[in-house]
Amino acid sequence: MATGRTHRPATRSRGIPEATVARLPLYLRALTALSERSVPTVSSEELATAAGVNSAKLRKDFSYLGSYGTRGVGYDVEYLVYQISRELGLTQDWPVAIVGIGNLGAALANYGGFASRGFRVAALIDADPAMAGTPVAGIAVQHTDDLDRIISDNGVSIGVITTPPGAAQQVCDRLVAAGVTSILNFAPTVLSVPEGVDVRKVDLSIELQILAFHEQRKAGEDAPAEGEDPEAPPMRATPASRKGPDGDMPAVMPA
Amino acid sequence: MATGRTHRPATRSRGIPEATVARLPLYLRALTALSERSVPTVSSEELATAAGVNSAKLRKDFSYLGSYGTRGVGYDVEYLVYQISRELGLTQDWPVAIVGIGNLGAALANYGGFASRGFRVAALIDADPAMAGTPVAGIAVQHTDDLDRIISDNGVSIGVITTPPGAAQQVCDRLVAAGVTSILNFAPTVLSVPEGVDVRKVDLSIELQILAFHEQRKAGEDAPAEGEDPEAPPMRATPASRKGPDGDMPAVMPA
DNA sequence: CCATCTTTGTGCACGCGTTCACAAAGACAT
DNA sequence: ATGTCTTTGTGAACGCGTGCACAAAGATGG
Ligand SMILES: NC(=O)c1ccc[n+]([C@@H]2O[C@H](COP(=O)([O-])OP(=O)(O)OC[C@H]3O[C@@H](n4cnc5c(N)ncnc54)[C@H](O)[C@@H]3O)[C@@H](O)[C@H]2O)c1
Ligand SMILES: NC(=O)c1ccc[n+]([C@@H]2O[C@H](COP(=O)([O-])OP(=O)(O)OC[C@H]3O[C@@H](n4cnc5c(N)ncnc54)[C@H](O)[C@@H]3O)[C@@H](O)[C@H]2O)c1
Repeated sequence: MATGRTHRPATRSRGIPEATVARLPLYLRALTALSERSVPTVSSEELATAAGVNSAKLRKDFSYLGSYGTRGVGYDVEYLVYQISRELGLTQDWPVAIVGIGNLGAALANYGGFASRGFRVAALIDADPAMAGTPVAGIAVQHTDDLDRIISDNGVSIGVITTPPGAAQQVCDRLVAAGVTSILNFAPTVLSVPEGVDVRKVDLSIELQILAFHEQRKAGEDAPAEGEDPEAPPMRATPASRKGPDGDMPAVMPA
Repeated sequence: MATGRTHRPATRSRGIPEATVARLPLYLRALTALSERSVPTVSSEELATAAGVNSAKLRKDFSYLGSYGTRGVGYDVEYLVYQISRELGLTQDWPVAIVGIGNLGAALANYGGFASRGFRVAALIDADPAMAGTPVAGIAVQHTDDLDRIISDNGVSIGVITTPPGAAQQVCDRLVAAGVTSILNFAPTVLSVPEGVDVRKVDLSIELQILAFHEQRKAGEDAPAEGEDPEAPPMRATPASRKGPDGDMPAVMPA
């Protein structure tokens, strides 16, 4: 789960648990598919299977929104689509700005699934002067110098960061200063933001490393032979005897 | 958290909690940065700040790996980098195959941060015959027909799916049949896989919807006026009276 | 109007994850 | 050696999330 919040100890928003909020889009997707097939109602069991979750969990999730089901029948698909959309704030339009139009930024800009749910790419911003004016996905890239004005003019409150990691914090600060209060960060960096600003991160590298961990464990189970002893490290830099593995360089340790 | 597992009720692998595993890459990144600055040791407090987590949590996380710190001093950076890398299985090479070389797949293939941690793009696979042979990021795209052989020949156990959602399950099945046991899915689809196969998903749309939820809540707090009454829905399709909002089409509800 | 059957909504228990707080361990100075 | 000071490692408490299991609600048929 490339999912992460920044600070705020899991505040329960309007009584809806964070874990539930994270699943609502999943339900919405399944419900939309049913809606397109003109299915009028669906039981918690069916919908849960489609969304890949436990049916009791689904019912409890929905109970936070209100009693929208009918016992003995199930949930009205259209009505539920509307209620979840409203709860997630998808009945309104969300202008989004993407900063850093490189490989990833351009791919996101070209992504059609963006607009399908009320999210509209309102601006593309890059620091490279050569890119200014170049159209990407039908939108002219604008220069970072105008970031503040671009955000304000378009009423952008959600920003997407796809710059190199070194620039991410600076870009983040500028976005926040310009009025952005939600950030989706693709750069592998820990962003620090003031209270009231939400940050979610998507980190491909972390996902792969988590997979590698389990992959290694699976392989280890198949072949439990060979030095399975978790101790006996090949090299241990005893901190007491020598300061560092590579010479006695004096510590630069900040305060 | 664009993070999600498929089934398996949070098995505690080798005594290391899942939540801890998910944070190890974060620590590793911070430690690598310190290592490059030749910092010999670091305290839990400093490292926790750099990684954006609570210091007690970090110490507890490390305690699952063993007692690698020195009281009064902190942790040896190089040694900890090695231990975490080993625990995550990053001391070995992981050949990865990307299936679906479109906007996103190509961006991932071009991503340098991939190789930095033992992950190597071993193969690019696409169903479009016109793409076969075309080099992307210096690697020739291969056709889906050879998927099975490609996976086997390269010993790929981690697959990345960046196809359209409609093709994702089919591609997943083929990858699993060919021997892949870990899948990173970018398509907005719920994948079903046999026991023993790990799936993690990255879903941009879900992340944005979660941000929108909180964004809406923030806006609502500022302006608590106007019909704040959470009830009084504008339109309610009473399931008892009429079957669907758009006509009396007979239900197609599957069993 | 009553009986039956389906499915919701939720009380409850349990386990995982987080955080506090502190004793013990060790570095370092004297 | 002894004392002080820093920082780890972890016991314990707490809160959140999950899933079971079931009573109540309502649809449906007679
Ligand atoms: N490409 C991927 O598949 C991928 C995957 C995971 C993570 N990431 C991360 O996403 C980020 C972008 O990756 P990429 O491959 O697109 O890199 P890229 O180098 O192709 O693109 C980066 C873009 O950001 C622009 N930029 C640099 N500094 C800027 C600033 N201060 N303000 C505005 N724009 C600035 C550059 O001009 C460039 O166009 C990186 O942090 C990378 O680690 C990328
Ligand atoms: N582009 C984005 O920024 C973005 C963001 C989030 C999610 N996604 C998801 O990622 C996926 C890919 O997005 P995209 O924008 O790159 O789409 P795309 O259409 O640009 O690329 C899809 C590629 O998959 C190939 N393909 C189709 N069927 C295939 C099959 N059966 N086997 C192998 N290859 C097949 C196509 O030939 C094409 O090259 C989609 O599911 C999309 O919803 C994309």
